[in-house]
Amino acid sequence: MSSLPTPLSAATNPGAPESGTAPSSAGAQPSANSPSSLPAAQGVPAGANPSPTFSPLYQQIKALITQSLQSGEWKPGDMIPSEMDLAARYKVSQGTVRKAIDELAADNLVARRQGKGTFVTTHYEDVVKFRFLRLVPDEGEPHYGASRVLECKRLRAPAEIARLLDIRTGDSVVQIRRVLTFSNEATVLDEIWLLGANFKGLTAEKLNEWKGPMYALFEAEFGTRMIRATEKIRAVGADNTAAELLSVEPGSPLLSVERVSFTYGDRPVEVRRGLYVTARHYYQNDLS
Amino acid sequence: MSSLPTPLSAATNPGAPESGTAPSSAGAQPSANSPSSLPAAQGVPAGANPSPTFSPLYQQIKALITQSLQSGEWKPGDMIPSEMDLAARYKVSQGTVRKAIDELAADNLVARRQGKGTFVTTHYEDVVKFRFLRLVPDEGEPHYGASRVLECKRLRAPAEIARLLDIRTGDSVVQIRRVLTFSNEATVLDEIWLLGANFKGLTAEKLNEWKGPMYALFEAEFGTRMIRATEKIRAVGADNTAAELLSVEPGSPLLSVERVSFTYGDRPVEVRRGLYVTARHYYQNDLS
DNA sequence: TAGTGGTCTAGACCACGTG
DNA sequence: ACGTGGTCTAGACCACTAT
Repeated sequence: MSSLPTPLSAATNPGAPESGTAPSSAGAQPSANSPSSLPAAQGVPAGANPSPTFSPLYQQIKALITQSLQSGEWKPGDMIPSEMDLAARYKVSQGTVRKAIDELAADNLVARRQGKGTFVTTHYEDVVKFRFLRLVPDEGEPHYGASRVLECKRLRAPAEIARLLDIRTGDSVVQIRRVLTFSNEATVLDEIWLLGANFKGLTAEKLNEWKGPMYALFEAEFGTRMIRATEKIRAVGADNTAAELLSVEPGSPLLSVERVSFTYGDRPVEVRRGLYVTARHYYQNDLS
Repeated sequence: MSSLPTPLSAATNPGAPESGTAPSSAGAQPSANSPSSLPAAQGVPAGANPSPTFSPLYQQIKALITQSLQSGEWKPGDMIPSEMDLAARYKVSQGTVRKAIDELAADNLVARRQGKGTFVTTHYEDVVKFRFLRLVPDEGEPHYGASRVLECKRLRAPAEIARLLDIRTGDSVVQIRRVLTFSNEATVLDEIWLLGANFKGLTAEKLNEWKGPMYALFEAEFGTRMIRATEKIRAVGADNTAAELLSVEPGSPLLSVERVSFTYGDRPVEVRRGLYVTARHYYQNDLS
């Protein structure tokens, strides 16, 4: 159910009113299927497909656009071609492209801006940043804390991390440990594991020099873009290490947040375990 | 920014190609605005509206449908009229109704089922239940625990609850305290405050007799439907009362979940403070 | 077979942002 | 003035579900 190449599979082509160059004559062309050849990649297998694994055209267009996103044809921050251009490129109507982009916008892969164009989202934007940092201060505005990296080293993946990252035990991973400080109070202790293959050359120095969201560094320097994540949240007691680094009493309650982050194709690339001090902050969530 | 009646305000009517009974003749009718009278409620002020507070037609249709939902014309579980019927009723095209329903479906107010119709969602459905109960067992399937109501009484709202419910301090509220048990382990201690005006006649007996989600009772018996909620999550130490009721040591870490739930018009109707034992369960969240 | 949602197209016009 | 996304319509046909 994941990481398959999605071979642009077959599909019928419902509702295509046959490339009528003559606009009116109101009648009803009975059937005539398989126009709209979609040659931009592979192409639809023309005839014969009553309904096995039906995939609508706009989903195929969405997949093609996603491929261009993933391949770097359009980079974060870039404007992608206009709906009309894409319609011409894929030989479909503007409405079909529109529906594809609608879904990509709903998935937060792109953002539409009326009058300007459609842009590839980036982790520099506030909107995106706070989708991945849900810790909000009791008083004052949400802000981005200062990060101090304690450690950054390559090692062989322990069994549990390997399982979550869908790799083999012992495969290379990068481990980072850091403390996030909000308003001069140590608030978050993060332990992060990254897919070794994707993050060659990542060092503590590079991380400490970087100002701004870590995910922005990842997308800019390593071409790895975090698309979505799942989190498992618990309350735990602080162990001695955590207590010292966060300046709290051992055993005092901390929020434990275990995150797995995914890039394109729903491939997991990061496991993160965060310990949050929630004395003056809370984790914000919306049920909607 | 909330609880205003939304007076169906004014709007231009872009793109309406004038009720052409003659289908073709390809030419371009220059302008001619303000058809599509929308008489089903209030009606659009016909002419004159260049662009102050522009509201698209489908948003107005969405508001009208929401009114019918709220007024009880279509109840939870009911099928609403077909897109064609609604298009006729509101004197707009099927595509416009479609877009309105698309948004209502995205808001989880209705659910579409191909070949069958569009249905008003209810808190009986699993999908909805687990949108509001995010506690998942480490092992095994998500399940719905047994509820034991400790207390259910009317009282005057304390200041903080009143503030969250957007009422005055001292106004009537219903307070419920209950314990949720999963697989024979007390796991959740809830303290709930409900808007007094909406829940006349709610008793501990009624709550204890009820099998199934509490929100299903609310929607079926009290006509109050929870649409969305916000939660603030922290880690806290168990006080003596909580420790006893949840069979944990005093001071042991618990997840504190403060929820405010809203009905139609984004009016708050419930404040809930839950304490979760997260030894064998976790709070599941998706960042997407 | 009939009804419902779902897909696709083509064309016209509006609102927004920039020259 | 122009280009971009956004709205609206009308009509045809497909996929799914029930009768």
